[in-house]
Amino acid sequence: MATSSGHPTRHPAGATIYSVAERAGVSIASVSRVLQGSQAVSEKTRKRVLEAAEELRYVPLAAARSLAVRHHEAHGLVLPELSGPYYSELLMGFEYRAAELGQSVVLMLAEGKADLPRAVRKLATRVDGLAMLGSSAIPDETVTALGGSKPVVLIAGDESADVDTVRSENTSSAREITEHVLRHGRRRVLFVGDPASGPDIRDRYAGFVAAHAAAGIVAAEAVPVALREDDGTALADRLLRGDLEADALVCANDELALAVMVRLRGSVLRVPEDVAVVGWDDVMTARYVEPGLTTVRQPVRELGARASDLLHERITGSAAPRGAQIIPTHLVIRASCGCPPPPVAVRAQP
Amino acid sequence: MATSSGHPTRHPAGATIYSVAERAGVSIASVSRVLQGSQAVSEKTRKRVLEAAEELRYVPLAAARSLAVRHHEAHGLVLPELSGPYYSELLMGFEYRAAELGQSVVLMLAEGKADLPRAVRKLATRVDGLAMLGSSAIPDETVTALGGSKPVVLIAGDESADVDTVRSENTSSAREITEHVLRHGRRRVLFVGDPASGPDIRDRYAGFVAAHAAAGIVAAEAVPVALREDDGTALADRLLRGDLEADALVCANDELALAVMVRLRGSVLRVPEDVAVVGWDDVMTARYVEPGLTTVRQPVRELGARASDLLHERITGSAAPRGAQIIPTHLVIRASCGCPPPPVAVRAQP
DNA sequence: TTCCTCGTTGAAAGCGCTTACAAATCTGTT
DNA sequence: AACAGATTTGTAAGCGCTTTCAACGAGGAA
Repeated sequence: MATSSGHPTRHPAGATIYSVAERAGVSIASVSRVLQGSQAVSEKTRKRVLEAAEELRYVPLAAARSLAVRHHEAHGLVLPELSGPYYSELLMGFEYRAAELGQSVVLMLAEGKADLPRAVRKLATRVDGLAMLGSSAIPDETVTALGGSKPVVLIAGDESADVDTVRSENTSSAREITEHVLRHGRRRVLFVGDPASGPDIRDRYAGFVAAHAAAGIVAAEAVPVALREDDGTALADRLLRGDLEADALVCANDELALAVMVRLRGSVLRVPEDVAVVGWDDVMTARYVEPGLTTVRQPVRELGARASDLLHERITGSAAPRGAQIIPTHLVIRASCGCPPPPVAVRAQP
Repeated sequence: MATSSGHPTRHPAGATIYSVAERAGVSIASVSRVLQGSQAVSEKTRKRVLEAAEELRYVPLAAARSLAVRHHEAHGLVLPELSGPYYSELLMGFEYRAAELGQSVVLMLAEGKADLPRAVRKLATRVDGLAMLGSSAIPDETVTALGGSKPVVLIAGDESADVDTVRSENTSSAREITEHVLRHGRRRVLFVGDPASGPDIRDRYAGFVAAHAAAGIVAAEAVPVALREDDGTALADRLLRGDLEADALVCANDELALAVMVRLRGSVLRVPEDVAVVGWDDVMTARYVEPGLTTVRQPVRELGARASDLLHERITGSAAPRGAQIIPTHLVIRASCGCPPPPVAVRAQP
C-alpha cells in the first residue's frame, strides 16, 4: 500500500464518499447504498465498493449523514456525577438499551460545570432527545425550554406536564421497610434524609409516615441530612453524644446507613441490638458489612433502560401517554434490622 | 406565542438559522456570527438575533456545524462496563477534562455488544478521536486500523507503535506492597490474578516477583483467576480445602481480595493472623471491611483526564511524543496485611 | 466636497452525505 | 428482433451551518 512516508502515523485528510466512489469506479450514490445496506445494488458493485472503502480506510462522517437524514441517532444523558453504584447502573441500563436501539449516547456530568444551562443546551445540539437525572440541578426553566424543542425525559425527577418522567417506586417500599422495623418492636425510629431534596426522598418519607400511621404511632420528623458518608458519620456522632435518640434508623440511602454503622462499630451503641439501621439501594458493600445491611433494592438498570426506551418512543413519534413510569423495587432483608443473620457466608441472592 | 394547538407539547419542525435570520431581519451570516461570538457584529444586530433565537427556541444543529468546520468537537470513550469504582472514576476524569477542553463525550460500553468492531467503527464516525480501555476486548486489528484514520489512545493497554497509551504505575507499587507483606514475615505468599489478562496485571506480577527476588525468595507461580467476586470466593474455598497453601495473598484487585476476606470470615483461617490479604484499587468497601484492606490506590481519575488531554493534543496536532504516559500510584496501609488497626473508627485519610 | 479607512453586512460556495428521480441496463417474452 | 418490465445505476438537489470575499455605509481627513 502506497501510504505516505516520514511520520509513522500521520492522520491523512480522510477518505470521503467521493474518493471511495472514484476508486471503486462507481457513483457516490452507489457507495452510499452499499454502506447503508440497501438492497438495490449488484453483488459486483457491492464488492468493489467494500474493497475500495477498506483500502482507503474510509470512515464515514456521521455529521454529514445526520445532516442529510435530519436526526442524530444519539441519546443524551445528564447525570450529576458517577460516584457510587447508582448512577453507574443507571448509565449501564441506558447505554445498553440505547445501543439496542441503534443510538449512540453522549454523556454529560453536571457536577462542577460552571454554566450548566449552557452545557445542557450544547448537549441538546447533538442528540435527538435527552434524559436527565432529576437531581442534576438543571434549572426548571432550562428543562422546560428544552422540552419544548426536543424530547426530554426526567429520571427520578418531579413529575411535570412538560416532560416525561420515569422513577422507581418509593412510597410503598418505604412503608414496607419501616413496617418491618416496627415489627421488630422498635418505637423510636428516625428517618434520615431530606424529603425536600427531591421526589425520591420525599416519597420515601411519606411511606415512612404511612407505616407509622398504620401502626398508630406518630412518626418523628425527618432528620434532614445529605446523602454522603460524612453526613452519616456526623449523624452517628449525634447519636453517641445523645443529641438524638433512636432505636432504629431508616436511612434514605445505603451510603448513609453504612457510614453510620461503621462509626457506631465498637461504640456503646450496637447494631442492631441497640439501634437497627436500614438503607436504600443495595450497594455492593451492603452485603459485605457486619451485620449485613437490610435495604431496598431498586432496579436502577431497568430505570436507565426505560428512560432510553421512552426517549426513543418520543423521538420516533409513537404516541405514548405522558405520565410517570414507575419501576417496582423490593426489600432485601439481612441482619442490620434485627433479623437473624443467615447461617453461612453473607450472600445476597442466588 | 402562536404555537400549534392540540397536543400539549408537539415537537415543532425546529427553527433553523434561516428562520432566525428572517425573524431578526438579518442574513444567516450575521446569525452565525453572533452565535459563534464573533467580534464583528454591531450591538444592535446581536441583540435582535439573540431575541429571535430565544423566541423561536432555536437549537442549532451540531451536525451542520461539524460538517462545515470539519470536526466533531467530541471525544469517544470505550469502556468494558461500569461496575465497580474503577471505570466510573476513569469516566469522570475523562468527562471533566473533555468538558474543560470544550469536547462532548460519547460513551460506548463494550460488554455484551454483539459486533464490537462494528460498534467501535460506528463510534469513530462521530468523534474526533477515541480512547479505549485495553481490557475492552477490541481486536488489535480494529484498534490499529482506527489508529490509522484518527487519534486513538489506549488506557491501560499494551504499548504499541501505532497508538498512544496511558497507564498507571504497576510494577514498582506491586513490588512495594509485596515487600510490605514479606516484611510481616510471610513466606508463602501467592499472587492472585492472571498476568496473561493484560499489561496491568502482568506488570503487577512482575513487581511481585521482583520483591521476592530482592528478598532472596523464589516467587510462587501466579494463581490465574479472573477479577470478579465469584473468583475470590472460589479461591477462598480452595484455601479452606487445603488445595492451596498460603500465609499471604496479593490480589490483583480489591474485589477479589474482599471476596476472599468475606468467605474466610468465621472460618478456621483468620485474616490477617493466618493469612494476610492485600488488594489493588482502594475501592470504597476496602475501608469498610474488618480488618481494613491494605491496597494500592490508583489515581484513576487522573488517568481518565490524561487520556482526554492526550487525545486533544493529537487532534489539534501538537507534536507530542508517542509513548506510554505513566501515572504514579501509592500504597494504602490498613490492617489486612497484619499491621495494627488504627485506634479509632476506620477512616482512610483526612 | 471628495477620498480613504474601518467596521459591518450579505451573497454564495462549500462541508460529505442521502435520496428522489430519471436514465441505463438487463431480463424474459412474444 | 423488438419490447415491457424489473434491476441497477447515476445525476443532482438538498440538509443547516461556516466563512471568504466583496459591497456597503459612516465617519474623518484632506
